[in-house]
Amino acid sequence: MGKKIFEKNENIENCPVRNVIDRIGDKWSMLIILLLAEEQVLRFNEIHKCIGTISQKMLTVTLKSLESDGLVKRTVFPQIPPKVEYELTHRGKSLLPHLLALTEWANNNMSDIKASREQYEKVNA
Amino acid sequence: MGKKIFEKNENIENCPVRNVIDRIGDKWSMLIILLLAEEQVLRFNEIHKCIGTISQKMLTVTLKSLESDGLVKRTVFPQIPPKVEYELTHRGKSLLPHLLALTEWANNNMSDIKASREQYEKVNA
DNA sequence: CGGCATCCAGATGGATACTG
DNA sequence: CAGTATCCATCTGGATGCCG
Repeated sequence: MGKKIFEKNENIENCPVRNVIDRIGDKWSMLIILLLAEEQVLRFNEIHKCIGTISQKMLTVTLKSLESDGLVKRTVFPQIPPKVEYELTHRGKSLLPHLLALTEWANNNMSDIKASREQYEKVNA
Repeated sequence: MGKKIFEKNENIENCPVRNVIDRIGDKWSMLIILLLAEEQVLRFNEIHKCIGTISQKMLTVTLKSLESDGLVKRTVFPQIPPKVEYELTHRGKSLLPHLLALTEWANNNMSDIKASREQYEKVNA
């Protein structure tokens, strides 16, 4: 297996893996990245409509987080009413293949995982 | 880009991607999977020592979750004092390449991401 | 239109004590 | 050794209302 992912007693809070998963692993980031990957460029309210169940607050918070990590580019058009467009950056696009791989794995394994969960519940009843 | 990841107004809570990320995205699951991938088989307290900062409770909870999803196999040796071993299942191992890919991406991009965050903070001061 | 501020419920997870 | 049980602090995220 070669190089160690992390050494024992290392400060795990600071390891890059956790740091990335902390962002990707929240409730909405991954969905937004996948959506932007499909649609290329979207306005705030377009994203909001596509992900009907997200609140305005969480959409704002998540987009800010993605922007601050340099995964999403935010373009403001200074007009009234305002217009803001979002799209993936190069860095965001470079993350995409891995997310798509995870997505595919999820689609392939979800029914088995659900069966495992139900079996587990039944045994530990 | 071909097939849609998710259709608009689809029930996002039930999509496989989110369902997987919900597990992987918690505080400890991914670390435990990576650790088991390296060490093959570990006892409860061995994992605990390797991940010094995890509480006993969260280790139990996380291992149960991974076991119920069929990603980790739990073997109890009926002896006193008890001995329990944990290892990845085939399904768990099949997830591994994607996690390693994410890990590598994280290592390659972390310094740039940190720089972006600091830059973002500076601009929005 | 694209936010921000505030308040609040529920989920997550840590500390501690106890057990077979 | 490998847990379980309980309590509690913090974090996440939803609802609502206001603003340029």
